[in-house]
Amino acid sequence: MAAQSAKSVAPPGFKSHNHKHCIERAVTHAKQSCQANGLQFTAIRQRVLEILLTQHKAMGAYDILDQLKEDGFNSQPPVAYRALDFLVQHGFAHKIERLNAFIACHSPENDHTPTFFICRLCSSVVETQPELTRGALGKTAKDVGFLIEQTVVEVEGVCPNCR
Amino acid sequence: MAAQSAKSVAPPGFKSHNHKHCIERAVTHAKQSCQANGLQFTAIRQRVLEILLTQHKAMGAYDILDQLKEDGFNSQPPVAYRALDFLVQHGFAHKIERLNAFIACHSPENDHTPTFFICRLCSSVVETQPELTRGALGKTAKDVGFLIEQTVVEVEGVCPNCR
DNA sequence: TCCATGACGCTATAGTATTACAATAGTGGT
DNA sequence: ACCACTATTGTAATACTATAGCGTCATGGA
Ligand SMILES: [Zn+2]
Ligand SMILES: [Zn+2]
Ligand SMILES: [Zn+2]
Ligand SMILES: [Zn+2]
Repeated sequence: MAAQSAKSVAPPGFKSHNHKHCIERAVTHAKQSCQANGLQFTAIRQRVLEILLTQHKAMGAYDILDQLKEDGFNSQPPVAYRALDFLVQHGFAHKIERLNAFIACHSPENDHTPTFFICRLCSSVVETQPELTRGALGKTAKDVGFLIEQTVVEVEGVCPNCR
Repeated sequence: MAAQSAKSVAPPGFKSHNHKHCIERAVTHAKQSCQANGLQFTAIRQRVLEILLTQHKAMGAYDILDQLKEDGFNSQPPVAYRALDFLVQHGFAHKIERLNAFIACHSPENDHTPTFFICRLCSSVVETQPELTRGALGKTAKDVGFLIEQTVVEVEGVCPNCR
């Protein structure tokens, strides 16, 4: 049993919050966004997003696969990877390269270039949008004539809760 | 056979340069640095660094392994990974997370937090040290109380030579 | 109806990385 | 020179991450 509290899951800014809202908000947004853009928010894709949303941590594709299996879904690798590709492609999730893992986007409403803060101890991941990235890196890029298409910015360390 | 020109290999700043100097400089530095710090710059480690230095591109561990095999070295995965771990650990090389690949450090003399510019078309990789990283990210980190230990900053796009 | 597209089921395989343990080589103190 | 200690290497096995390929089905437009 062990009914799980709906509150207190740490991040957004490493602060406790009502996480149920997080989930509902993200799922609702994804649904509407897909509708508006003629994309198919299928059962598998929704379930994968929900799985990602259960925690503010990055999950490996095979963790997701395990969860899908428990939920009675098909569970060959392509199932997870295809759904993840879709979610990442359309901005509902991100890949954390450092961890070879995936995380739900924390503010999918905005077009953004995310920066991730990863806690080495509790594995929580916080997504931020410091306009620094486009600003600071943009300047360097302009100097050498580099055309930026995508950035990976991942900071590893210790979060405030673990210090 | 096939004497290869010592010049013109693109990067440092995506500019043509005498690449032979690149290699010699890096190897010499690594040797001296290890000597000074009581580290063993063994044959395998040197060879792996040299292999990485042949191009300003990131190489996969198994590419390196193939090269080692041709050179008559042992070629099981741990051979490459151990050498790479050593080189990365001591700042002679870096891992490009986005590519699951490794590249020789371009300025191992300085203590640094590198940023990589990766060209999608020619695969060349340029390492820069914009103090932006520590500056911009540092500010965000301070705001939320995050202790930065390591950063991954990788920019993907099109380099000036490919535009 | 015919066709093109996109999603999914399923199998196999490719690519990346680590564990584990034995053997060997380098280091420093006696 | 000898020993004890540590670091490095040899080797096999395995774990983890990701993609290719192809057949099926549903949808939607020509
Ligand atoms: Zn939440
Ligand atoms: Zn996001
Ligand atoms: Zn060079
Ligand atoms: Zn470097």
